[in-house]
Amino acid sequence: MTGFDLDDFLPYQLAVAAARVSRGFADRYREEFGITIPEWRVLAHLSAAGAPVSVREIHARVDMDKSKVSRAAARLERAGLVAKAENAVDRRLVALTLTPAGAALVARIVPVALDWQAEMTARLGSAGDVAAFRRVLARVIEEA
Amino acid sequence: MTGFDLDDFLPYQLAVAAARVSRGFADRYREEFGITIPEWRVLAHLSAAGAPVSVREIHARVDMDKSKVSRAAARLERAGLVAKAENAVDRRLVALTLTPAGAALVARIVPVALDWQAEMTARLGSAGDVAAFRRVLARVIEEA
DNA sequence: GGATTATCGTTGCAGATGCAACGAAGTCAA
DNA sequence: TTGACTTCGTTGCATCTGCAACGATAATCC
Repeated sequence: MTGFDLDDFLPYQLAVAAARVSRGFADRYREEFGITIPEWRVLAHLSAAGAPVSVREIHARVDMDKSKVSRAAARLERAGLVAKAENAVDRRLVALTLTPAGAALVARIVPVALDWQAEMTARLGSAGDVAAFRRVLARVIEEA
Repeated sequence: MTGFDLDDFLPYQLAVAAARVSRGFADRYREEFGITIPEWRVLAHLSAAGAPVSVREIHARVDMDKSKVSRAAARLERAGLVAKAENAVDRRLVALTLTPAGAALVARIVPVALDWQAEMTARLGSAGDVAAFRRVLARVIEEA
């Protein structure tokens, strides 16, 4: 009637695609590793940083509200995967690090995540299309 | 350290991109038209259908939980944008239709949405890349 | 026809989320 | 040093969300 089809509308497509993928991932992370996606983001960033990291830094780096980071970190600490210390130089800051258990968990998750990604991209189309997809996706993140 | 970078991880990229785009859209819809994204989805589908539609159908067609559809429809009815009637054949079903005010609102929103989409895709890369992007995105939605 | 089973839309509830406000700590200027 | 201002992380609060349960209606089977 109006000539408008939600299925061809980019924000809708993006939201649906992200929701489906996130759901699949969240289910797997929960069943297999007992963590949520926000927790996974914190773990991943802690692992990549390799050094103590503040809540603020994760918040800025990983697209999560600082309260979300704070709560995820609290859960991870309770689970013994992350250690919270005080930054000696600036006592407002928290110094988050992976515990050995946390590092071990990340080591278990990473290959699973990479496999999942590889298998997924293989199903999505030609290598060229997937490369273009990722280029544009990165652009969306920059520009939006 | 682990060689794992969240920024290159597809589910993360998708989630971030969708969140940013949705946020921008939600702000604009709220300020300019006074509706939320779930409400917009219901309106758009009602407009495309052109005939009375059940909650069940929107739920199946538009990737929303049926409770979400139900609540969005209730708000839209309160706002006078949607009419709820009983399906005469199957009295379990609700028959949702746009009121004239609802149709008028959709007519105002659609050009804005299409403009937004056009402007956005123009900024995202070459026409070829964008086409590939949308191909792959559609594939993600099918497969995931 | 009557009983069982399935489907529809709504609602209660528990959990997650974003925002704002707060106390604690730091910075800076006079 | 003191006082105003900023930044950090946590928490209270209102809202949104998904799931399960429910009453109402319909379909199916005997």
